[in-house]
Formats: sequence, C-alpha cells, structure tokens
Amino acid sequence: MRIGELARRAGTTTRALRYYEQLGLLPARRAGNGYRAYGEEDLRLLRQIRTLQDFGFGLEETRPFVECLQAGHPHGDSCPASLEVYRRKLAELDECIDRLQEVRTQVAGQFARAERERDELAVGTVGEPPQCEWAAQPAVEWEEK
Amino acid sequence: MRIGELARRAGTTTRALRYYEQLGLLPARRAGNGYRAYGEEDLRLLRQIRTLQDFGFGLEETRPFVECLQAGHPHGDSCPASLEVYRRKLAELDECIDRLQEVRTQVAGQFARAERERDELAVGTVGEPPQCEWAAQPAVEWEEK
DNA sequence: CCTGGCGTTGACGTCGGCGTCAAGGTCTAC
DNA sequence: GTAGACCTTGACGCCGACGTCAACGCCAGG
Repeated sequence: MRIGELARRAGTTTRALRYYEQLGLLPARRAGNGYRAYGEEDLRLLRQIRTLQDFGFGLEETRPFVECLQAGHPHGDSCPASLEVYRRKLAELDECIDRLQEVRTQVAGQFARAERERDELAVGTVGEPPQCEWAAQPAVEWEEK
Repeated sequence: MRIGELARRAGTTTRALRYYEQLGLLPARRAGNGYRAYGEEDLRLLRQIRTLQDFGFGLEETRPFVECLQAGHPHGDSCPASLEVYRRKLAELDECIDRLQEVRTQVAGQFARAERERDELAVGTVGEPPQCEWAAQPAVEWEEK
C-alpha cells in the first residue's frame, strides 16, 4: 500500500503521513523505487492516532499508544504509559471544563448587567452609578498549555 | 505616562502595548522626543483588554469594547456591538464545554475499559477477545475555531 | 564624559499540525 | 512517446500573541 491509499483509507492526507514519519511516529518501509510502503498494521496505528487526535490529544501524546501497538499489544492502551496519558488527559479535561464554566458564569454575569443597564437607560431614569468594575481575574490560562 | 509605566501598572509588557498599537487597538500620542505618551484613560482601555483576554477573548473581539470606551461610554459593554460579542462568546463557550464533556466521557470510558482488561489479564484468565475497537468519532473540532 | 536605564524601529522566533507550492522522478495506459 | 496520476524532497506559509534580539536614540546622575 502506498501513501495515497493509506491516507484515503484513514481519512487523512499524504502530507500528514509524511509529517508523522518525520516525527518518528509512523515510520514507513520503502519500495525499490523509493516510494513509501505501508501494511495493514500501519492502518491500525494510523487509526489510533486519528482517534486520539479527534479527542484532542496532541501527537506526542499519541506516541505511547502507537508504540504499544507496534510492540504487538492488542490495544494501544494496553500499556502503562498509555494509561498514564489517559489519566493526565482526564485531569486536563476536568481543569479545562472547570475553567470554561467559571468563565461562562462571569461572562454571563457581565452580559446580564450590561443589558440591565442598557434597559435602565432606555427608561430614562438615571439612578446612581453602579460602580461595578470587572473583577481582576487571576490570569486564567485558557489554553491547555 | 510612558510605555514602561503603563505596562507595569496594567501587569503586561511593553511589547504587548506596541503590538496593540500596531493593531490600532490602543493608539498612543507621542511626546516631543518620539516616546509614546499615555494617559489614565489608556489605562482603563488596557484593563478592559486584559480582562477580556483573561476570559479567553481574542484581541479582535476586544475591539468593540475598547472603541465603546473611546467613544466616551461609561463601560466597554455599553454598546450593542459589545453585547453581540458577549452573545457569540457565550454560544462558543457552551459549544466548547459540551464538546469537552463529551470527550471526557469517551476518554473516561476507554480508560475504564483499558484498566479492566489489564486487571483481567493480571488474574491470568484469558476469556474471549473483547473486540471493542474505538468508535470513529466525527472529527471533533476541539479548538474553538 | 560616561554609565545605565529608559525609549525607538525592525525583524525574526515560538508553538502544532499540517497546507501549499516547486521541481523533479516513476509507472501505467493508450 | 506522451499524458496523467502517482510518488519524492525541500522549503516556505499560516494562525495569535507576543518574546527576544539588534542597533540605535534620549536623558539624568555622578
């Protein structure tokens, strides 16, 4: 199987496959003419990579899974290193979700206040200045590093 | 006030301020010697920018707020354009949180299965092959575009 | 006068995961 | 023999929000 077919079968591109090889993530044998030659096993590895990527794993995080499969284990997550990545990712996800929910709460609060103030002005009443400035948040990291 | 002092007072860097000016987000007057000259009003604008950034807003998303303040309104969100950004951001946050929670569920499921299989192997029993491959997810976008 | 601490512009580097050329080689079908 | 569908390597582009360096100007204190 050559690179184009593998890419099509895995729903990705040849460029991505060459990139994975460059990272040493998905090495390829070579045919006599210099073309990359892949087998069915490589398709499994590639599917593992894509699935994890769809879950938001970075390529380096997929490496333990790929190596696990290459070592002949039944699943990419049959190895301790993969389980460790799962654990870390779950912790990251929890942190990220918590952060986003807190941010959502804050933004929703500001939005509600702003709309309220707009409506109060529309009525024509002046009222005392609400004086409620945005609280200085402690620099939420947002991106999961 | 010169750029260094403003940066310190706002808890950011001179490089960021020059970048904001380059974007036309935070224009600066110039002193006779070519130095950027800022006033207290600029500090307010800058604080608005930083607060929104801490909430995960991109710089372009902060622009309506800044322009609203520059127009003399009491708050950055006193203008319709800012409220519209709030609305879009809330929708984005909801989408993002939903996606992350779904991913969390999936990953937790895989993790649990992998640990279960490991323990079953540890007991020494072989059992029939579970044959449960990862379901092909419909390419979750993960990053908020 | 000189040092040091400010300021200036310009330009390149960073991170990840590729996209997109460019310039060529290989193989098959007609 | 030639078109065209594949393959190769190499190199630059992209996104956002700056970091970091270079090489220079300005100004106050000793």
